[in-house]
Amino acid sequence: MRALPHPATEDIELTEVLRALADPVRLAVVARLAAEGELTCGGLSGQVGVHKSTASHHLRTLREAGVVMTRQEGRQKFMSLRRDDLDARFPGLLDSVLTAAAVHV
Amino acid sequence: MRALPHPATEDIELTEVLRALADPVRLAVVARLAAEGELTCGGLSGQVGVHKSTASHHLRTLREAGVVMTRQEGRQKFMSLRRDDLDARFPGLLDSVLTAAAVHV
DNA sequence: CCCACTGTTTGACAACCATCCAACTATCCG
DNA sequence: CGGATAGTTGGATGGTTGTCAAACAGTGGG
Repeated sequence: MRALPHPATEDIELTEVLRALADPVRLAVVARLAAEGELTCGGLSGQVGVHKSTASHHLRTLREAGVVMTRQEGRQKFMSLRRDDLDARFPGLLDSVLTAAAVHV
Repeated sequence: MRALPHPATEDIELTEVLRALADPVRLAVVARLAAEGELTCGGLSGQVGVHKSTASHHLRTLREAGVVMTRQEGRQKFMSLRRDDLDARFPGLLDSVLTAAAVHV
């Protein structure tokens, strides 16, 4: 397996993060990750109701923006939020988005 | 003059706000509004360095997302942030974005 | 009333994006 | 090895977006 590219913490761009979060599907993904810790691509595809390739595309967007990280285990890839990295770089941002998403979705 | 459409506070959508902020030009506009209080369309066009019609388009996007409000005075239109409305609906969101934008731009 | 000024609207254009399907890669299990 | 499972990639498509330029519309001053 080749390593998937994750941006370093100091390379996470604010506009990229905002753009990654500014999509209903991806916002739902992030909210679910915040609630459940880790999820696989296939799990998301089923829960969110999109084709698996679409789910893969969204996860790629989130990963390249620095919002999630990927851990491979066998043939599954577990996604999780980069909470500490995001908090370190943009304090309070993820929390306020998650709070807003929890209330208003 | 006809009134420009502003969404009610309770109609402001999270994804719309995030999408409005997920553009470098609009993020710069919001940061400048936070620093200077009020600005006109023409003022922004000059400061941000885009055509006036482009500035008008971005301000429209921000207005329709509920991020800014417009006050007409003579032939000028003064834009300002809807801080209270945004804080009421999405607590902490605007502040964290502004802090992040101030540090990382 | 005409002109200068401030924004908006429209058209055009290139770039991007979300989505699906199909084919492919990679991994695990008999 | 062969079959099943998990994701990725490429193509196709329809829709959205950011930008400029040019034309339009509303407002105030002489």
